[in-house]
Amino acid sequence: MTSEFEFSMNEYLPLRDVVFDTLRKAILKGELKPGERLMELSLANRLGVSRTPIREAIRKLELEGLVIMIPRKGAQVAKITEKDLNDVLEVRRGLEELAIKMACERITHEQLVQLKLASRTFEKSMVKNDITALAQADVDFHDIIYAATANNRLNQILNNLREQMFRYRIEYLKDEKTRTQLVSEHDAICKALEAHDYKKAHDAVCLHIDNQQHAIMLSIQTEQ
Amino acid sequence: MTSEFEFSMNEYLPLRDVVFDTLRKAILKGELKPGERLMELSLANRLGVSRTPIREAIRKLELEGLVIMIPRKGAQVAKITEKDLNDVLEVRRGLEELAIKMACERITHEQLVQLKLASRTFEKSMVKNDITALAQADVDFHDIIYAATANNRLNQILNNLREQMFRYRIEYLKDEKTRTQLVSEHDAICKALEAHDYKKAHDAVCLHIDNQQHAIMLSIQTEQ
DNA sequence: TATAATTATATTGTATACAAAGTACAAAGG
DNA sequence: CCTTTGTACTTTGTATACAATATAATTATA
Repeated sequence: MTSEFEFSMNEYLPLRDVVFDTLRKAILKGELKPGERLMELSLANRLGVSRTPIREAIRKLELEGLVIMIPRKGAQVAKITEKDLNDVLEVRRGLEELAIKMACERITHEQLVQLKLASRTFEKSMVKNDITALAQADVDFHDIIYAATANNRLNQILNNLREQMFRYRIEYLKDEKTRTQLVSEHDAICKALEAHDYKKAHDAVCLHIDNQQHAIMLSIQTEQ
Repeated sequence: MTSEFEFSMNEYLPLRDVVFDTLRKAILKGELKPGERLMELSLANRLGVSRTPIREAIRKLELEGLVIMIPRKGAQVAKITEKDLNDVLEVRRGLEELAIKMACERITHEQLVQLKLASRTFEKSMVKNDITALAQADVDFHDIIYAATANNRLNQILNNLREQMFRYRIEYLKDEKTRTQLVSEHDAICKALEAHDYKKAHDAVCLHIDNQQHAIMLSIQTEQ
């Protein structure tokens, strides 16, 4: 068995991937603001690497749509218009409906246990008033549902769409009223999935998404 | 007005983008086969560029899922398993349902005219027995529907999913029976959209997708 | 002969070099 | 005072160089 080496082998990450993750998170967290220029040399100096891994990371961010490239001018963090966000939310709604339908058919007993656990963790973070933990708990909850679809592609797309909204999701989680509502919505989804009741699960998810969409669009509009 | 210069400015494409498009098409057409290694130096020599643009193109193909990277081992064309293809088809079905719903509400008169034209072009290519033209006509037909959703993100994702299936779509278009069926399915979609009849449009698209899915899965299974 | 160790070769990962284009700013001209 | 043009400086695009690792070939050994 070579398992003791496999770990260290998987441990290895090319610098380009480290840079990619770093820049990605920075954009999603809002540390790199929309419209901000990404200059290769200054990023390279800041992260202590050469331009090569920076450029390769930017290529991936470009394809993901987080970065806009203008040839010979450089890269900048993509600006998200209200229309863009709405487009994402529309697609997300459709895919969440698909996901809950599939999850309803395919969810395992173990996944149901995990889901209830995640729901409880979410509740705890709410009491503690820890926004970061709350956001993570919300992600975890939905990740379990996505995983229950047993469809890798759906997983990948939904995760991506969610991340595209990350900057705005934090905002709406700050609202007290929204949060208590979220807990009951999660509970409703849990119960419907447990009963494999597609109709109820579908309605619960739609309500959940609609509320989120509404809250996010509201927070965007007041922001400006 | 500077329009006469704008053209030549947009004409400029970095080599990385040229390489990206070239490799992408080669993979989708099947010229680069699943599992085939992509060696930087040999590709660079073949395309007459240095390794840099090749590497940057590979980063994008990697994010798109067309290429699998194994650190320090290199890139290879992604193998698509039956499960992978099925996952794509499931998601595509969900999004096509969403798309036809949105298109039904939002399609403009001009787009309807284009759609009928595309449908007729498809029919013509069928008579001529020109498979490549047929595939393109099919793409054009669906592109108009996607555009009618007025949702860029949905457009982007659906286009991507469609391209992921490109290698297999050609196969099923070779079947005579499938093709005549496709024409009538396109017609049904056209008519339903024209009447803004969501129910009919939805059913027509579902049938269309299901038939495609069935044909593709069949052609995969017999292939092996 | 089969297997292990060793060397050579090929390939990727990262850094750097140089060319081309873009940007900013100051001097010249109206 | 504004515009233009020239020049120095940034920044990106591409090629190359060197280092680290993986693959292959070869030799040595059981």
